[in-house]
Amino acid sequence: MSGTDPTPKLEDVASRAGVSTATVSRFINNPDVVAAATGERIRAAIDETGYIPNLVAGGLASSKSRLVAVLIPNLTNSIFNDTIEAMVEELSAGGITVMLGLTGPHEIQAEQMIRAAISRRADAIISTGPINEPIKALVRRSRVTFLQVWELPEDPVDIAVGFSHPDAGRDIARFLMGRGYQRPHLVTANGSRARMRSAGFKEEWLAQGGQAPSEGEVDIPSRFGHARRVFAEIRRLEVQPDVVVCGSDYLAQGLIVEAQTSGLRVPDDLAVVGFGNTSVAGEMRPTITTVDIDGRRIAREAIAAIQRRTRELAPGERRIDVGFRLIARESA
Amino acid sequence: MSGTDPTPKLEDVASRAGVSTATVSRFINNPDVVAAATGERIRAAIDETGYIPNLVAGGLASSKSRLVAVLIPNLTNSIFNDTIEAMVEELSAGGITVMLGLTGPHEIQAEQMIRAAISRRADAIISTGPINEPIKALVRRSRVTFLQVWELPEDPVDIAVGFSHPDAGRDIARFLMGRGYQRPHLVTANGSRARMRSAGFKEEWLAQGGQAPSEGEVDIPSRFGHARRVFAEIRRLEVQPDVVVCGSDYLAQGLIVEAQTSGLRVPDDLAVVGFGNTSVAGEMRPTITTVDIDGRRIAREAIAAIQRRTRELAPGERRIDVGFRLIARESA
DNA sequence: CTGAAAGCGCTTACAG
DNA sequence: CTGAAAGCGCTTACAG
Repeated sequence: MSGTDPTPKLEDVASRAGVSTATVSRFINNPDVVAAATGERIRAAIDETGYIPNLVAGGLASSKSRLVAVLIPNLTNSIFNDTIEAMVEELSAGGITVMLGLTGPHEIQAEQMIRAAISRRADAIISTGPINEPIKALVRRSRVTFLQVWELPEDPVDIAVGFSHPDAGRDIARFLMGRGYQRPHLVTANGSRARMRSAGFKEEWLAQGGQAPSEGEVDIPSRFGHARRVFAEIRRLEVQPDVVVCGSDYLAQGLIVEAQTSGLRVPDDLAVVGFGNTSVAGEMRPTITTVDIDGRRIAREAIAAIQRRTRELAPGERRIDVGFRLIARESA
Repeated sequence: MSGTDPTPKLEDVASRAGVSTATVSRFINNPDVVAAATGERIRAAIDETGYIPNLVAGGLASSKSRLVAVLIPNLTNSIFNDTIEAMVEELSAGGITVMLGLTGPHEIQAEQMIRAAISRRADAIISTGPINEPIKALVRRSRVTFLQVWELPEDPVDIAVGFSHPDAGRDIARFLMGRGYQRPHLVTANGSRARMRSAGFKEEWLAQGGQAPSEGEVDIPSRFGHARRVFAEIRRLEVQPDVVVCGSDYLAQGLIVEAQTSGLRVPDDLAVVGFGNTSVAGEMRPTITTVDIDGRRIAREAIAAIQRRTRELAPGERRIDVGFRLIARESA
């Protein structure tokens, strides 16, 4: 191993093992098809040369990239982080490279990121954000496997793995009504999913005979830092709410801090509901009542769907509903 | 544009524009070198065919991947998230694809991720975690540009962009002593950088005539959720500290919540210092005294260093110190 | 179970 | 400013 050796290639391994490059390639990608003794010699040659396969060349030849693009709005304060983390872990464990695209809160960079993924001939694109028409057209034209995750549109561009946001909103409404709350305040982020949840909430709340809730808006994503302004706005309301429904556990946490700082007790003076069941929800004082989304399950279903495509198996459902689960804790 | 067209190739664009593939390639990668009129025809042909370059083929031919691997321990509760977000944004803006590797808290997957990056012939690997000997050897052998970020070892594997953790610890010690605190409690995560900061803190604290601080340990990363146990341990101490020094703003935030829940006032009864100046530090009640690291600057310096390599410019420093800044807020 | 050879879709000296 | 052609490092029918 002299310091100036060029990077070893398949050919170097092959000649060292006394076989053709085809056989080495087979051994690497499909060891069973190679005779055991030959395989041993190849393994030794790989170790001796320190060979690391060139997946760029391999990808070009096989037209399989083993690359999956994951598109997320942002890394900080993101309610998807558990899902993303699970996704990246499971993909990596399967030998798949994850290409990360940050699309910005309103998906500004989404199209550029999708083009980049297509340029690299990604096996699939997993998107956590909403999709507009130009993007749909681009995706369809490229025929890339496209996963919309964390939502469940009527007619997915390709495949969707998620849950019904309106239903989640309705569940929260029923839960709060069941607990006897009467004056909810809805804090809705300016994104389509948050709006769907709020719409579901209101529909159910009114259907159950509740008074119309008061409402506030925040910029997406629903962050801890929004709490000061939101709480100040709530205090100025004519009718003080008895519970605040938030778009994330982070905002809920912030409101708890604000309420307590003002001398209010949570939940007695003001209750708070979060969303996402991020780790902080179970760790805050008081612990936060929230809606749990099984991020690992979303990750697994997404990966299974991708593999059905890659391995040309029978297609599964186009809409995979992983559901959600309301977790009652101390804050409401 | 009939629905069954195969994906257009460079050749399709070339024949449509009446030029060779070489000229189209030049136009795409280096437009200035192509005559304006020819360029116009090529642009039109690209639009008409909906051509998206195949970067896999391009990368193989040019042996430039325009791919950078970013290795981080975890996505949630990560103090690096601002740095990573900045890094991904700036790299993407420069047309570079980011490959994301999750290495786990103790860098368990780091070697596998580095192999994956080398397999894709990444132009550079940016690592936010500590590096062991096998990894050093692997990196050196592959001759990939390797950036260690958020730390500043004496002898970097290749290039380091970060700051001195011992110095940061010393600064915190001086600051707290200046404010008149007398009984600090150090909560150190079981990672090398946290230990360096704590060592720096203790050295300076003792040098300034302080009594030996009490200490606790947490699993890396320093998370919000550690606060309950840490606070309980503090309460059992013979000598109650007057300030707790944490490895992250998240843990500091958790301790504030715990202290307040126990009826202690922060900072009067117990002060708290965080680390990282994540967004929550300025938004918490009370706001958190912490150490700011300029994540964007780290990102910019890292990218500049990569480009010096890629474009074969004169090499810059091997150790780039971006410093840090203690921010005094309400919590200490 | 293995090899010879074509081909994946680009880039880039080289020549003009 | 542009083209013909070799080559990047693999994979994979095809044949044996």
